[in-house]
Amino acid sequence: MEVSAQQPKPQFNAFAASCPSRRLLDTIGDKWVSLLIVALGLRGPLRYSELSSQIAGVSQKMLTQSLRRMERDGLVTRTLTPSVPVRVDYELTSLGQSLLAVMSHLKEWAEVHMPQVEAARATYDAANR
Amino acid sequence: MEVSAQQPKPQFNAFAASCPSRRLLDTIGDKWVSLLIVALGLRGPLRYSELSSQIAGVSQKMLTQSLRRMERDGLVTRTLTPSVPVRVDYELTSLGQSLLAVMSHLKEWAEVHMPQVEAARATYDAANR
DNA sequence: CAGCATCCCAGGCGATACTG
DNA sequence: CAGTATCGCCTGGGATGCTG
Repeated sequence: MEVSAQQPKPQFNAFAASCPSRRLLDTIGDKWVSLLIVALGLRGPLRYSELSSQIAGVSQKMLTQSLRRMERDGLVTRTLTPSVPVRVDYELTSLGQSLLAVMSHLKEWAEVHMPQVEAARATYDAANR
Repeated sequence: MEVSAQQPKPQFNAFAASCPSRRLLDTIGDKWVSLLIVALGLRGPLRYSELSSQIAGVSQKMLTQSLRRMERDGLVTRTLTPSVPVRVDYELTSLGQSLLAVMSHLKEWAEVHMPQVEAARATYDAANR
C-alpha cells in the first residue's frame, strides 16, 4: 500500500485510497479480471481449462491469481469436483453479475464514444509530429 | 503491445485487444487518470499546480503523463496563458464529462456493493488462515 | 486437470536535476 | 509556474518446472 498511515497531503489522497470507487477501479481496472467477468457472464460457468483456452494470452499464473482475487472478493464461486482428473468450475456470484451489469455500461459508453477518442488521438498525433 | 500481429489463440484475445471497452479500461483503469477526471469534474477547470497539490501522492511525472494522455484522448483541454509566470488550465471536455458520468455509475455501484466485497474478503481471509 | 513455486527480465514509476 | 530529461529501483508478470 502506498499510503501507510499519516499522509502528508491528505486532501485528495484520503478520498482516493479509502473511496469505494477507487477500490473498485483497482479491481476492474485489472485486465484479466474484467475479461474474466465478461467471459463468465457470457458463457456461464466455465472450467479452469476453458477459461485458459478462451482468454488467449493469459498465463496460468495470472489466470489463477485473478480467479483467486475474484473469489476472495465474492465475485465468483469456485467449485471443486474431485473426479478422477480434478474438475474446477468458476461461476459468477450474484455480486459478480451485478458488477457485470455495471461493466456493460462501460462497454456501452466505450462503443459509442471510442470513435471520438480515436479521432482525438489522430488529431493530436497529427499536430504533434 | 502484447498482441503484435498474428496471435496464436485469437478467440478471446481478438475481442479483448480491439474491443472498445477493453481500451476504455486501459484508460480509466489508470489510477491517476480516473482521479483527475473526478477532480476536474468536481472542481471545474484547475491549474497544473492545483491538481498537483489536490491529488496528493502523484509525482509530477505521472501528473504530466496522465494529463497528456487525457488531452490526447480528447478528455481534457489544455489552456496555456502566457502570463509572467506561465499559467496552464485543464478542463474536462464534453467527452470527458460524459466519461465522468459513466464513472459516477461505477462509484455508485462501489458505494452500494463494496461492503459486500469487504465482507467476502473477511470471510475468505478467515477461512484461509 | 488445476494449480504452486521459482527464476528472471522489461518497463513503470519515483526521485532528482535542469529549462523556457 | 509548468514542465522535460535522466537515472535507477522495484515489482508485475511471463516462462519453466514440479505436485496432488
